[in-house]
Amino acid sequence: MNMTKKILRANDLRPTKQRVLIGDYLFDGIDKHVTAESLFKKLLNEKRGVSLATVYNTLHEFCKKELLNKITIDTDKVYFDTNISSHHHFFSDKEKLLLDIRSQDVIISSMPVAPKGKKIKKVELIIHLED
Amino acid sequence: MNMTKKILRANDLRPTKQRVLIGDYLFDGIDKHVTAESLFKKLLNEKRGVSLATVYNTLHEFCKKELLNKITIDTDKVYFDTNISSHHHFFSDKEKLLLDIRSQDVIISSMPVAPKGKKIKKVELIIHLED
DNA sequence: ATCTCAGTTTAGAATTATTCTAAAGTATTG
DNA sequence: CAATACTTTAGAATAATTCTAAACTGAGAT
Ligand SMILES: [Mn+2]
Ligand SMILES: [Mn+2]
Ligand SMILES: [Zn+2]
Ligand SMILES: [Zn+2]
Repeated sequence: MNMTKKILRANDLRPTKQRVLIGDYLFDGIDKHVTAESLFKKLLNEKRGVSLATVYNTLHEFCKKELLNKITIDTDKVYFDTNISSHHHFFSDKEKLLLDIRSQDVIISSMPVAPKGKKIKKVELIIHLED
Repeated sequence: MNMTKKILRANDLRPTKQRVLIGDYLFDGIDKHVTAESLFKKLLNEKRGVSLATVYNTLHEFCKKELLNKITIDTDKVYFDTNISSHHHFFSDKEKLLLDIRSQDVIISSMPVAPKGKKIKKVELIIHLED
């Protein structure tokens, strides 16, 4: 059976045509950073179209199931990362380009304790680049 | 002379009523994280109003002059930080609350080199919180 | 003080990523 | 197949921000 279908079933998501198409692209083993818009455009080329609403729905569902990581780095576009292992990013504000930093290249040797009543959910290091 | 006026003149910004009003609030020595909307509402209480467009204009000008730091942490609101010394943040996604981390509480002991042709402009560490 | 003009403010329109709505379509189960 | 819960979708709505262009104002020159 198609790998994407297995992933979907394992996560209680019905393997619809649209989800399989999106999953086949996102879970092909190649790390990607996509936006709703970039993914939507990519899928327009495919035989079967997927509506923009479905692209948004699916990205959010995949995030909820932790099949993707959401990266909020830019105020007017959300990025979704297919690399769900812990790693950090370079971001070029001018080109709006997001690049992975290999996890061994960053060492955070001291971390603050969370404020009372809160837990640390995620640590996001963003290195903003310029020319 | 009013302190804000001095700051404005030193940065080639005409000390207009609106800028002085905004500056008096932002540069009173108390560290603040504001959004355009929160600042706009705060100023409505004052004797003299400032338009929302001017709030945006002024925040951006102050950023350009490095009197403020822009923090892009949430996709639907930009935060401006009056604490322009190097420091990091906690962010509670649920309450959209931004908290300073004392700079001595984070030690980044290893940093990657910037991609060819790029320089590091800013290092932003965001610790996302949950309950 | 008045003049002049570049710099500034402003209301309202435009933009744009995202979310919402509700109607039509589909996968799954019995 | 039939029933139903889940899913997709077009298009409308939302909301932060930016843009436009007209009115206003601060500051230097006269
Ligand atoms: Mn926007
Ligand atoms: Mn938005
Ligand atoms: Zn990544
Ligand atoms: Zn701060």
